[in-house]
Amino acid sequence: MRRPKATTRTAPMNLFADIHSLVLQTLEGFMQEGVLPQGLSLANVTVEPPRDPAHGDMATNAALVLAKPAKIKPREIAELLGEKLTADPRIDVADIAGAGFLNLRLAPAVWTDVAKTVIALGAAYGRSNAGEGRRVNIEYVSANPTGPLHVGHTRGAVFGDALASLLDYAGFDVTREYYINDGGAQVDVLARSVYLRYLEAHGQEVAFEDGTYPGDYLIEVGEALKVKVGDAYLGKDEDHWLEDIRNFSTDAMMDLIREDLASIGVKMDVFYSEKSLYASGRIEEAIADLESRGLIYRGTLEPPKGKLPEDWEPREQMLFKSTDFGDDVDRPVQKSDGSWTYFAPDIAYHFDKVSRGFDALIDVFGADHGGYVKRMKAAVAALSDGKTPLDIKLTQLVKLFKNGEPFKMSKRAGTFVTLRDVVDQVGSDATRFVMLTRRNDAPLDFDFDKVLEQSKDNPVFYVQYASARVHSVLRKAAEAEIPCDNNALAAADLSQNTHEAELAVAKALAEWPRLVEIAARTNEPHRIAFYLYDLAQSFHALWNRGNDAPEIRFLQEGQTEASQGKIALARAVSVVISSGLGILGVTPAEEMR
RNA sequence: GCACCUGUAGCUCAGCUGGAUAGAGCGCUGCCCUCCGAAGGCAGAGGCCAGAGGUUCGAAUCCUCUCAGGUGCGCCA
Repeated sequence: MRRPKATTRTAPMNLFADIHSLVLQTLEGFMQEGVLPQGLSLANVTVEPPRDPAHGDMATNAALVLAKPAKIKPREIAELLGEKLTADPRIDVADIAGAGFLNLRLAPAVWTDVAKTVIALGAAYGRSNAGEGRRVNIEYVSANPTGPLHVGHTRGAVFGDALASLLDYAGFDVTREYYINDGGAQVDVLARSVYLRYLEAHGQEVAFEDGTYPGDYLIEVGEALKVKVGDAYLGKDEDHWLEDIRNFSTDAMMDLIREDLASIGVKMDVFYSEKSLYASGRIEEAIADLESRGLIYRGTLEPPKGKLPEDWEPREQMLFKSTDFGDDVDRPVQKSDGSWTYFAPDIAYHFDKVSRGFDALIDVFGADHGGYVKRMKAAVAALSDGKTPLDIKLTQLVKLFKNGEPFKMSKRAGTFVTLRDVVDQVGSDATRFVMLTRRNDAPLDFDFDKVLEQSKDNPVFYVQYASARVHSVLRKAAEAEIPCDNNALAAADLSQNTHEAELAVAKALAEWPRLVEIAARTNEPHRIAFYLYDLAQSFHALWNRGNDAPEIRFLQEGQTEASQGKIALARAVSVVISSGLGILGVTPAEEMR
């Protein structure tokens, strides 16, 4: 993804981008004036919050980056730059530190005005056009249509959905897509399992052998089938019913899955059927495309080293030359009997996505599919001439706990924990938030009890509580007849919000647009969750300080205007929390119960 | 055997296209609150960023190797 062009910004929205832009303009001016040599690359010049707030509000590495190519001592550049920058009304002080860092201290009004901007822009504050309307397809969940979604799918669903919202917020045109694996042997197994349930519905005794799905969720499907076809399939062999029952049960499973997804607030734009690829000739088309590029050949693969499967024997297959694109070995697209491998429809599906004109593709897989990353990237690189980037995000395992004890589930007994189990117990909001408080590629501990705990230990509660506190202030302000609509607050005088704790909140608010861009650039929605926790922390700290320092309380008794200035800051916090939670798919709380 | 992911405080984890003295929560220690805007607050201790080399003004971050854990490795999807 390209970096947003800070210089094209007009509204005073992303403070860091604004100052970054100011620094770049100043440096370009130096180049024109001959103070610096022409043609220096400014690409690595950054403006960031320093790790230690004592160093100032923002720091730029410009002098360090440019010293070598310009052949000028870093401190010399820093001095010139600092001098020029302090001429800007927004910048109070520029200090040179260390080897040549330039620490900037901004005028207090710049900070206190942030809340004003937030309120004026409302939900638009932090929205970015970094994506420039580029079309991104994000495929996630894509669970086999053979049963309800389980916890692992839940993480993928929540992650993919939040990522989609994040990219939308960052100015991409996002399509949310689910790939239905309805073309393979597993849906035949499903059909046979449903047939058994159908026999059961007719009062027959049946045995679920290995290789069938014994889950109870198929009972009603069998009964529904009985209602639909009566006794038409009784005593008939597979040829008579397999296709019909396969379609019937896949539809039933997809209905189930859609309901599961809805229960956690996930709504797909497109459900794409694997089976349709077979019917439409899309597979042949995709393979022919690769063939025309000289990437398909017949050959025999070496056996995997180290661990030789017992029944290994060399076989000639149709192979895709994925090693040309960084894969470890070439991959078979046809089995030795000439039928397609699972990889072939996958290629065709991605071929289809590329030909639908997306500018970028994202796949969200479970970590157990990590082995397919290289071949999928190879296929997309080949099919798109390297023009369509494919990012594959893997979501790691979810480990369940109850009261701090591992919550065991037995796959053998068929009692896996479903998405519904989780949502019924803790609700959609808590599930989503907790699952997003970890990087996607790190394993996640999910404790049913801690998720619902009402304390500071629980980030869900902590963020929601901040939001609730703001609304509590607004309710009390209404009782005191202080005008608190957005117009009144945006017009309020915020210049008195200069207490350390107030400035800390304002600075946290100022970071929001920058954080959105970083999160979108890296495809990492968890950054939003961590940010919201930090923002809530600064807000709670301010609230707590109000205990000892009545002058920074949000409601100043008998002083309407002073109160409005304080309330504006609080209101801005809730605006950003709402935006952030909106990306995560969590409803902000107006009160705690 | 090979590939991918992970390794940061006692525990669970953040850490920005490489930036300054590496952060948070829990736990621990001490103080405060128990009339209040307190389903608590403030402060403190705690680190060889798995290890070893390299790149550079500068590395938890990039490269190479080693170690440990996880995942996967043709005729399953």
